[in-house]
Amino acid sequence: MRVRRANSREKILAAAADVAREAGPGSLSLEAVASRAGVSKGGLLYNFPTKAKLMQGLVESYLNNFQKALEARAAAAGHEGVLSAYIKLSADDCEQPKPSASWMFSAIAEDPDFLTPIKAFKRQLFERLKEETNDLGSLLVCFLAIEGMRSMNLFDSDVLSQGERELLVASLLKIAG
Amino acid sequence: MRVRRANSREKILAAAADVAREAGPGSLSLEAVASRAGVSKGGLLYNFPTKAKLMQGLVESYLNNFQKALEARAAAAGHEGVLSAYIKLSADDCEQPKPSASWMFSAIAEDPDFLTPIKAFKRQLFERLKEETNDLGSLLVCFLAIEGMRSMNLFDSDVLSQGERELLVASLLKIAG
DNA sequence: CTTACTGTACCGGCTGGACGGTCTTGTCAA
DNA sequence: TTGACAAGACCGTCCAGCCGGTACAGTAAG
Repeated sequence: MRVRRANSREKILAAAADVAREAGPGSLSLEAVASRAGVSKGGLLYNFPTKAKLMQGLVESYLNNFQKALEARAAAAGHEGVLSAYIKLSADDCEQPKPSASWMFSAIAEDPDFLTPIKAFKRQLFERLKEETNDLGSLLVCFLAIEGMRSMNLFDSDVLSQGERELLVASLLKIAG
Repeated sequence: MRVRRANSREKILAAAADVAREAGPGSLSLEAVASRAGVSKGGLLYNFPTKAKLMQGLVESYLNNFQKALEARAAAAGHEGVLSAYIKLSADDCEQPKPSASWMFSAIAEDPDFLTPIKAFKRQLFERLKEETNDLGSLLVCFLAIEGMRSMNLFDSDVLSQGERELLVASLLKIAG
């Protein structure tokens, strides 16, 4: 699959995420994305023949980035375990006040099934973490607390202060051992 | 605010929640809700002059129910503290495989600001819990883990098994003291 | 070199359908 | 009779997807 001229795919995916984040998930129209990406509607539909394909692309790209980031962290401090890497990665991800994944809401509105790969990924991650630990209770608490942190960030819910978030991460790392 | 004939408001709100849950958050149109509620579009728009008002009604009703349920639980076993009540209530809420609050995604798509009252409510609840406890770290872990559980339920993510959920709740109750 | 042809990448006007909201016309209790 | 309330046809808008173009790179025959 050679690429002759420019490839707008990445540009379009980034633009879609930007539009959803800045204009709200309800404003994620093809025209808005195309305009943001500096591409015409026709060009957009050339790269993603359907809106569903665009959503799918967003999910895949999100999952790839996450996987890569997690692997990098786990490799960097390998002896500490994947759970710690996951905690730290999530903590960093949640530093941004505006969630980078608002497009998820658009995807759900379009069709809840778009999130299936994400669910599968999470299940897989959870299984991997289960193999690593011997205290299932602690793992559950940590895993769900991270989930809660990510969810709050996604919903742009600033219930926790900076200090509280740091304390939370510290507590989780302690529980994780 | 007297009601002369039938009270369609409750019926409409329930219908809206049903439609969002069963047909997906993207299918929450006025026509669908009206038809589901056994009411005409005119009747629907008489009760909720605008779609925004309908969303607002959904949020308010959700918050009212939650508040009442929490108060009831807290009163029933008063000495155990509000946090335990919150944990148990959330655990029960998350028993249903299909989330009862899928309409939230529609609300976000419509306008993210619709969730403002929910955020305020959560902040308020968190403050209340802070006053009750002396170990902020444990509270944070519990609070976020519940948030994670609720989020997973909302996204219809069945990562945890029944047994794991029970173990999680037990662990949280232990942490809560 | 030139001409003719092919496939890739992109453009933007158009349309058909869905949806929110309005308006007119009932209907029934008081 | 009146007025709270319901019905559903109708209108304007928005948007996904379609389609007929344009531009350009490569190729290959003459």
